[in-house]
Amino acid sequence: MLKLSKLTDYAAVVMAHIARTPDQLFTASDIADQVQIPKPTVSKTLKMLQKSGLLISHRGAQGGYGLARAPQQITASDIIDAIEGPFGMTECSQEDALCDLQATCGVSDNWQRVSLVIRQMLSSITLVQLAQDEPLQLNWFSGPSVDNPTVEKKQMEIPLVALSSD
Amino acid sequence: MLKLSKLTDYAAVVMAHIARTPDQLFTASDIADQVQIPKPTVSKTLKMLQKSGLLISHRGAQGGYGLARAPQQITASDIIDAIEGPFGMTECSQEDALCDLQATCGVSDNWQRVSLVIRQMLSSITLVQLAQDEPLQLNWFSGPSVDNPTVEKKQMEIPLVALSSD
DNA sequence: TTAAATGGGACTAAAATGGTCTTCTATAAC
DNA sequence: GTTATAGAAGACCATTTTAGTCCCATTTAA
Repeated sequence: MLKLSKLTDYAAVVMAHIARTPDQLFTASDIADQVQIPKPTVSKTLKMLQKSGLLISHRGAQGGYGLARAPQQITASDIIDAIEGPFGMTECSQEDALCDLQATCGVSDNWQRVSLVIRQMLSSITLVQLAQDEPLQLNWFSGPSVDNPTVEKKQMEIPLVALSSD
Repeated sequence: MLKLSKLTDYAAVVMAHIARTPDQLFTASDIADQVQIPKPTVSKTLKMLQKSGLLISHRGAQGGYGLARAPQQITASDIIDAIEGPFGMTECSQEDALCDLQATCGVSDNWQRVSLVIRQMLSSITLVQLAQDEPLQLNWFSGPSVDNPTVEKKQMEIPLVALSSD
C-alpha cells in the first residue's frame, strides 16, 4: 500500500529519538530499552543508518551512535533511502529502467514525474520536523491543470483526521 | 522502496489504455494483446478494478470491461487503492491503528500528516493526466517552515530527469 | 587485559506477491 | 433452447521479500 517497511518505521523512530538529544551517543541497548524495540532489530537498523552516513559510530567501550550531521540537515527521504534504497514508485522509475512494456505502457513518464514530486516533498521534511511534537506544517498547492482549472490551495497545518479507507 | 506493486503498475497501464478509447468495451484478451501482459494477469487486474468500482463489466458474448465513470473522475489514488487497499505510509496510518510503540514512538502523527499530503496529491491526478502523452503538470510549493523559512516554489512542468540513486 | 561496544554476515521463519488454473455463471446470437 | 463467448470467484503454488535473531570478529576505554 505504498507503505514504508517496518524497518524504515523503526529507523524513523530511532532517528527521532536520537535527534531529541543530539551530541549524545546512544548504544543499541539504550535505544532498544527506550523505544521498546528488540535490541537485535535496533542494532540492525542502526547499522544500516550508519552505513548510509546518517549516523556515526564509535566502537568499543563507551561507544555508541550519534547523528552524523545536524538534524536540520537530515530529511525523511534520507531515512527512507537508507533502509529501502533509492526511492521510485515503479520498476522503471529507477536508473536502470529496463521494462519490456515501455513501448505499450504509455504511463511510465508520468509516474516518474509523480515519483519526483513525492521525493521532493519527502526531501523537504527534516528530522527536526518529524521528531517535534508540534504538528508538521507543509504548504501544498494543487492545480491548475487542464482537467481541474481551479487553483485549490491546500493550506496546512495538516489536520490529523484518520485516512478514509474508501 | 515506497514502490507500487507490479499489479498496480499493470492496473495503471490497463486503465490508461481503456481511457484512451472510453465508451468502448474491451475484453481481457484484447487488452492482454494490446499491452503485452499475460492474459490471466490482466484478467485478475481487471477483476480487481471492477470490484472496486472503477470498471463496469458485461458478461457473456460481446461482453467486456469499460470505464465506470469519466476518466476525469478517476484518480491515481483510486487505482492504487483498488489494487493495494487503502493507502498509508505506516502501520499506524491505517484506521485500526494499534501500535504498541505509540507511546514511545513520537513520530506517528507526523507520518500520518505526510501520508495525507501524498494521498491528496495522488487524488489530484486524474486518469486523463496519467494517460496523456503531454507531460503531467503539477504545482508544488514547499515551505515556509521553521527550519526552512524560504518559500521555494517548485514549479512544474516536472522535468523528466532520472531519479538520483544517492 | 578485560569488558563493552560496533561490524559484518549468515541464517531462518513468515508473509506478501505474482502468476496460473479451474470451475461456475451470465449473456448474446443463432 | 443451444452454443459460444465472456466474466466471477477463488484455489493454488513458486518465488521473493521482510523481519527478526544470532554468532563471531574487531575495536577501544578503563
